[in-house]
Amino acid sequence: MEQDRLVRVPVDTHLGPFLAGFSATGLADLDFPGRHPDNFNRAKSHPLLASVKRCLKKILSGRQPEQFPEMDLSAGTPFQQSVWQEMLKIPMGQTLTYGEIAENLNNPGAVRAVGMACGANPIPVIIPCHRVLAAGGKIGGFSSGLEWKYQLLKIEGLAFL
DNA sequence: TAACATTCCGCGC
DNA sequence: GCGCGGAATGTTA
Repeated sequence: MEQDRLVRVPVDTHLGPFLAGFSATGLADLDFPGRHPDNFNRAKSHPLLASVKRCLKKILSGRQPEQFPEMDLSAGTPFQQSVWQEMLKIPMGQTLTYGEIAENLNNPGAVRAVGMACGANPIPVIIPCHRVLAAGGKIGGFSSGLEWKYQLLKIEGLAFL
């Protein structure tokens, strides 16, 4: 497995332990509580851990983080990276549709592809893929489990149904 | 080439 | 209005 190069460190939150994966460059991966891989390179700490933890806790308590930890997005294709950058611009409590993201990228036809890029996002929560909804106020999908998407939106003060 | 976390349009209820 | 089916669409492995 190629993600053996990642150093994994648990990040405790009031929602349970997330698992951060660091490459040499920065934060490269984040897993929800209960969805951790079986085998991984566990470490007890990391230089970027404090930064990640601070950022994560801000978001999980419904507040906009003042800055993001260093991230390693090199795992994604150029298109995916531009989609992720676009999502990072979405402020706390605000949402876009897959279509709007595609338009922001001057690629209005790539709606479907934007959906794929969201699913390929290695760092959920910090890269707010949960703030991307389908057209017509529909919820869309979420690869780590739709419950998380609802949960995160609720934390940000957005009610559904 | 076959997926897809989409969207739009046209039905039938 | 809502739901379902089908088609068009860009990117990816």
